[in-house]
Amino acid sequence: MSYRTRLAGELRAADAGQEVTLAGWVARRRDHGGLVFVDLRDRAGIVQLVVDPEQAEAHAVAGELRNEFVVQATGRVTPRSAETVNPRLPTGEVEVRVDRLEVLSRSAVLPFQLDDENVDESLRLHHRYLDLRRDEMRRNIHTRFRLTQIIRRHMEDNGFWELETPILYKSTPEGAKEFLVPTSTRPGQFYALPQSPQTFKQLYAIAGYERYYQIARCFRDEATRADRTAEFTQLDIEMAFMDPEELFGLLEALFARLWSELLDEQVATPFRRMTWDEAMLRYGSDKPDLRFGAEIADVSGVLAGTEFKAFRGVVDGGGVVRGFAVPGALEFSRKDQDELVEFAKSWGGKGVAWLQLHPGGEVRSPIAKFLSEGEIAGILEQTGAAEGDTVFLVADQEEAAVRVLGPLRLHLGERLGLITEGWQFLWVTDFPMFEWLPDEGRWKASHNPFSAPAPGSEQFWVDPASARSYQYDLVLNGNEIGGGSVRNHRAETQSKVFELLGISAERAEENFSFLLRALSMGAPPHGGIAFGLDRLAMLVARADSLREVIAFPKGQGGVDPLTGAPSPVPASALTELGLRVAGPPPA
RNA sequence: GGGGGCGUAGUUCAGCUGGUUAGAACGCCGGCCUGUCACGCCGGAGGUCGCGGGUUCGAGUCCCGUCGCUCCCGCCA
Repeated sequence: MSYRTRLAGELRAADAGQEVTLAGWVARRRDHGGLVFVDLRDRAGIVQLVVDPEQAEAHAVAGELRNEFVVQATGRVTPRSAETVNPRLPTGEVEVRVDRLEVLSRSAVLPFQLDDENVDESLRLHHRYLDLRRDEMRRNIHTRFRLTQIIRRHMEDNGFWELETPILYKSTPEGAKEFLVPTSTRPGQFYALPQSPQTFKQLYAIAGYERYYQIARCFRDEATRADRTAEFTQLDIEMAFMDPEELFGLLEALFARLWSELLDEQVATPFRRMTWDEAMLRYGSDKPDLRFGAEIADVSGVLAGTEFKAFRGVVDGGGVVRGFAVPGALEFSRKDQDELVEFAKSWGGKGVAWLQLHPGGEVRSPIAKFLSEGEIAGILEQTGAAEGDTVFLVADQEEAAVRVLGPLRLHLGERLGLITEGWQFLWVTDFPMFEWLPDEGRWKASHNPFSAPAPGSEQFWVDPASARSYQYDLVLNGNEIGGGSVRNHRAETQSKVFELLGISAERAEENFSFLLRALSMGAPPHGGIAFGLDRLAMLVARADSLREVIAFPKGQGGVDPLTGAPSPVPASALTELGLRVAGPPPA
């Protein structure tokens, strides 16, 4: 005998007259002494139950009901009279006249009200089973389901197989901190949880599983952020005989499909593309937000011979003067300007200069008196400033200038309301292959050590600083939502990368011998990409935190607010693993 | 590892320059109510002001420390 014959939230005018049995939660009870109204909620929505005193037994039960009791009700679907129709409910044209009512489960008084939009997040997470009953969360989690469902269809439509990779991984002390997993089978030895299925997906490609994808759980033992969490999910893709153009096309079609089906919005394809160099020069970021202009221009040339010592000194010292124009900001107070200088300093800059272009062509600026008319005209021209704009300038060594200009551009974009609605997708390509770590005196792979050199950088070891990798990121509205690369498919190339990174032959052998061996036995050209699925879900659900689209998220410090994990374990468990806790126990 | 914000009833918050018995709304409990849908009306209970210390005649309020949550920087091959 099933608990229900219909879903409460599905009932419509056409169902009038039907005898139904419903089961769900009491969303609200309105007791009029005589009539009792109960809003019954199930996964489809809410319908109003009406319990008449003439149904004495049911009426007695109705009087006992409290919020979130689980009940079963039998009755007749009845059209509401014109005055009592509730246009705010999809079921509002009908109600169910109850003649049998049973409590299946009672509920304690709730720690927070489900219709309260503003409850402290840690309390919500502590009682996530309640929080998830809220419409907003149910919508978010359902959106996430639909997202993965569409992804799976699209990937399958394009000949990809959904394949699994191990969760107990080999520890490779590169990159982000890993979660370590001890094992009683081999005390003193450790697995790691995967930061990404990277090596195994390459092995699939090498094995001839030419089109792999996975909705893969990944782990990083790093601090939590609003858009970052210790345990996350990625859409992981790898292809043998991959042509990046084909991959781009496949993904652009996927995003067009997702946006059309989930948001009913059309996305223009193909997406824009930009090299990393251009992104850094024009937007001060490797993930430019293209929802507004304010492109950065280099005005060093204009100022090469300037009398203004602050700029001249920087340019003569090999630095740059760069800036951008934004509409408005003419009315910025002294305090506003000081705040911008502080903002720049917080990003390691020395300061910010500005020129306001007032109506009528008058230029107001604290530095105008140090600049020639020609220099000012040059700055306005290079930054494309128009009447009513303010130009912001930063003078510094190139790297430092970029580090300030990117955040400053975003800050002003938000502050001045320049950011437009819409979805700006962008492929960023040709990343630097290596990055010099001056403190450690070594090269670091700027993306991952498996990325192949870009065409033209095959001899990457000759000048590692200018070598470009065959890497691409997908950026959406200033968020990096995915990244990937063409991989090294020749063992010699891969070995040379390890060598340059200072990964000795022994360590490469120790950590990556399986990959190098695989590459030596008939590895096809291959490559792939991975997308942060949580972040995508967050964007599509228009949520402002990853935790709003993860059913059971971790909090700060990787703590599970619901179960309390991580937690100490009995000494006997440690002994079995050959472990001893040296530091003070975590609580 | 570093910096910022928050912590007062079950919840969300107010609480001024330190000054009687720490308030409101919602929730909860009791009563009344046959057309409500954020039902309404009447009554009631509910507080270690995160915790510890200090200053003061007097601390929710000021100071120091600490814990918890959160945001950001570092970090995120």
